[in-house]
Amino acid sequence: MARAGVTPERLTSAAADLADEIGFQNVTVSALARGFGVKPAALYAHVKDAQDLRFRVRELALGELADRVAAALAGRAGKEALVAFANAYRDYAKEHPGRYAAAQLELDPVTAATSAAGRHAELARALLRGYDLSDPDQTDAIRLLGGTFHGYVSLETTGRFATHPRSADVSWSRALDALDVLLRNWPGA
Amino acid sequence: MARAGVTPERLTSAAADLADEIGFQNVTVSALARGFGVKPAALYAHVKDAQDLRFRVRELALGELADRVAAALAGRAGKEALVAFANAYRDYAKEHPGRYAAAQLELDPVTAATSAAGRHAELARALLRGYDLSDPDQTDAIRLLGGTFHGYVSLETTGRFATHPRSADVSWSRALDALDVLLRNWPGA
DNA sequence: TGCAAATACTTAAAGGGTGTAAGAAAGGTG
DNA sequence: CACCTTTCTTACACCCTTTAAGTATTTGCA
Repeated sequence: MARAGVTPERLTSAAADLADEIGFQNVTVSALARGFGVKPAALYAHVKDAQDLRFRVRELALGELADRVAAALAGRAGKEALVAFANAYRDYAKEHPGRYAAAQLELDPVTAATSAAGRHAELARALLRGYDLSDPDQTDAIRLLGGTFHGYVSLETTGRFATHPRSADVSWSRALDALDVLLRNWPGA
Repeated sequence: MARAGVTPERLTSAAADLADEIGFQNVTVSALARGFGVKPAALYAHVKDAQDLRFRVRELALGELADRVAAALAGRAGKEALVAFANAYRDYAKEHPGRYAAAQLELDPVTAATSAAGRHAELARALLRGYDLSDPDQTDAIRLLGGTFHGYVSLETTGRFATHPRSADVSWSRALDALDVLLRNWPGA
């Protein structure tokens, strides 16, 4: 009965990997336990329950995504920064569909404050420093951008663009052109 | 042992209602059977399996949403049409969170053709008739709009805007102003 | 080093969900 | 009314979640 060396971190990481492989919905405590060569009940010593595990994966994904966006944003401004931000976001979602799905789990106001989601807001504001926008326009623009990035990727991955022959990559690129124009000509109240 | 009068349509409708109440994720064949006063196994005479049931709810939701958008769009053009389209979309998502979640289920290319999703594409093109856009710009604009509508609602309902005091309604309204400006000044290739 | 305390894991079991197969009951039809 | 079809139930196999109690392993401290 050798020990498997399970920790909350390894469990979370394994759950994230499994999610990318088989889909976040299909990640179960049982499947995870099998991966560690351990009985399902053993995992409850490291993680409160299945929901706790899901939230840990959400946090992992949000953190990784923030890291990528931060790296992409470094040293760039204006449209270059916009494109780098957007592509970092979309690429992550495509490379890690399971993690990305976890990142979309509901976030209650209490945990939202301490979550890596806060870093995303900061990064978005950093992006907008290259454009001439001050609050509350900045907040509105961030919400529009965030919505567009997430929504586009979401529709794309659920097959909404597959009916039309137009390349989703090209449309994406043109959407970024459009958003750049929009940010430089944001309509005043 | 009186008959419960279960049909695929009633089942789908009940599943949709239940989804709006308790969340689409929590809709089970068992819970549905309880609602009809019937044993779970009985439902498999009307529906292939749980996945089939989910897809039926998806189709119901897509159809209802298309109906609403079509009604909102009737007799309107330009920005008025844009706002009506967008609000019909967002209002539906808020009134029917469970149905809306079902509408986001993956859509394979084969069923996408026959699905009510096709009507959404047509409606989006109708909306853009009030703006001076021809293909492929029109397709790109549709994808951007669709992404933005869905993404904004998605972020809003998952609590992403709750950390900031700015009203999500006001940001939404300003986003529509911005999109109107964008559509009237769509950047050429 | 040795042994007690803490930790990791197993077994056992209850409870719920999915889905198939076989049979009973209800409804329609000639 | 007898028959056939459809609807529903019972029974069962299987999987997942989670708790409780017990066993094994490791840690750390005297």
